[in-house]
Formats: sequence, C-alpha cells, structure tokens
Amino acid sequence: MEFTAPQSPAGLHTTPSWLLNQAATYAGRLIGEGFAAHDLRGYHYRLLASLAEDGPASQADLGRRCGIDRSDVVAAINDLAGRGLVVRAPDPADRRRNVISSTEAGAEVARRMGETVARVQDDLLAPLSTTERAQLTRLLTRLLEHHSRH
Amino acid sequence: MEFTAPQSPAGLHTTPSWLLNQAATYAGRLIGEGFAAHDLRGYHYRLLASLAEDGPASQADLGRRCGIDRSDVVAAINDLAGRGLVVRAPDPADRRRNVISSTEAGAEVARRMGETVARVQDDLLAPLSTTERAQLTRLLTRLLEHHSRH
DNA sequence: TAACCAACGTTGGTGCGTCCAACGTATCAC
DNA sequence: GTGATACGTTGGACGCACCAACGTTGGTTA
Repeated sequence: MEFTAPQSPAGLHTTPSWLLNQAATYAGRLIGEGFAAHDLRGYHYRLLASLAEDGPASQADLGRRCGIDRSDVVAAINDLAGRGLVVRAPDPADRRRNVISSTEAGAEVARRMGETVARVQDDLLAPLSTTERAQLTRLLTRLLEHHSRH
Repeated sequence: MEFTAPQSPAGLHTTPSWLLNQAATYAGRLIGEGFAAHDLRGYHYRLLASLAEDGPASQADLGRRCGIDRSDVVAAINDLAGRGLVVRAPDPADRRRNVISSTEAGAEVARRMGETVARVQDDLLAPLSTTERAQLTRLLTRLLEHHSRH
C-alpha cells in the first residue's frame, strides 16, 4: 500500500500526538480496506465482536460496551439487521429496550473480520520486533488507562 | 477532562491498531480543544506551522508538505486569508500558482498554537516517564518510517 | 396514587479529517 | 504546435465522533 507521509511541519515529526495521529490514520486505512471486503465498517465490527464475545445486549448497553453513541448504534444495527447478521427483538422484561443478538451468519462474519484485524496487526507492526510490539502495546495501554481514570 | 474509554470488545483491548486509534482519538480531542481557543482547526495549524518553518509556498506544495489534499488547502487558506493570518498572491513566475505567505499575525498565531500543542503533549504523556516517552516516540517513528518507504 | 426523574430507542443535524472527480487555465516536453 | 502535466477551484462523498430533542417506558418518592 502506498502511504505518503506528510513532509512537514518538521516540528511535528517528533510530536507524539502527531505521530499517534499518523500511525492511527495509517492503521485505520489498513483496517478500513480489510473491512471493505465485507462491505462493513468499524462500527459494525465493534458491535459484532462485542455480541460474539459478551453475548446479547440492549442497544444502549452495546453502545457503552463499544464506545459508540446510542444514535450511531441505531444506524449500525439497522445495517446489520438488514443483512441478517443480527436480530433486534423487543425485551419483554423492559419494553423500552431492544435485545440485540448475533445470528450464526453474524458470528461468522465477526470471526472473519477478526482474522482481517489480526492480519492488519502483522502488517502494521512488521518493522517491530516481538519485544517492541509488546512495549508499544504496554505504553499505549498505560496511556489510555491513566486517562480513563481521569 | 472526562474520557470514558469503551469497555469492549475485550479482544480489542490488546489490539495495537485499536490502542493506536483510541490514543489518537484522545490526543485529537485534547488538541482540538486547544485549537478551539484560537477558533482554528488542525488543518490551519499544519499550514501555519509549515509556512513558519519552511517559508512561503504554492498551495500545491503546501498540500504536499502538510499531507493535505489540494482542495482542502483551498478552503483552509481561504479561512486564514480571511483573518489576515496569511497572504495569497499570484506567482509572477508561474501564473498557475498562488504564493502563500504567513503574515506577522499568522506567525504569532502559529507560535501560540505551538505552545498549545506542547502543553497537550505533557497532558497526554503524563503517565509516562521521560524514557518511556522517548521509547514511544521512537517506536511510532520507526513504524511510520517503515511504511512510508513501502 | 400521582408526580417526577431517569433511561431507552430514534430522528436529525454538526464537525473534523480524508479523499476523489471534474473543470478551466497555464506550463512544459517533444 | 500538440499533448501531457500541474495548478487552483468547485462540489461532493465517506467514516467516525458528538449533541439536542422527542415520545415512550420504568423506577422513585411524595
């Protein structure tokens, strides 16, 4: 893949937030291309993966689990339901809620997209040794951990 | 700042591209808030910083220097010119081109936004030691370097 | 029981960053 | 001179993230 990095401003080349942004943009491009093969996007994968891993949930809970706004969950679930990857059923115990469950087809798509994601990691981290990959993962995890507990 | 990290899908918690995306999103939020104080956005900063560091250039060259599409450069330069931060003048040597130069005010705004960016780095990297910050920067640089030379 | 507040799904809209296609104009290489 | 290329510009698209508001339903408290 052709990835032409911006040349400047030179000062940004050593600015962590810029490097982070660039690396994430590149990773996102790889991921996006991989997902395009399934004609789905990031939101769909997050939802399918969450359903596969943690089971059925209301839309609001799904949104919280995946870090997606309630309103965006609606649209994504519409897409997934339209393709039979997910089932939306009213919750008899609480009529405000819809219970979303993955279908067999949905679980299969989640599995294949997961493979795509795994392949992308290898592409992305190709220049780093195993130790360095762990280092990077650890540093990023620490960063996020810290900022999520304000 | 309140940053509520998504809970799941659990598998993503250790996926580098996901961590990268999350960290970049958070950094972008910090940067965006800082820039909002100047009523400007990322594109504007990149352009102003590039002009300050590497001097005047045509819009196309600016786009290449900053990694911004030509068409997006047009709009951003319109904004900057409208605020007197930048001057757009036809290039006498090549009538296809506009030469964009930073004004004094533009240079000053670039400087102040640069300070904002520096402050954000400190916020962002707060949980990491000096050594770890250098490590992170090095790893990300290696990553980008590798992928930009395909 | 009635009043109130909170949570749910949904609609519609905003913003930023990125990218692409197409046009008319100007320049360069042959 | 002709054809390819670069330029600025317009107008549009997409993905992700976010917000305000509404009607409906549920829980809490007076």
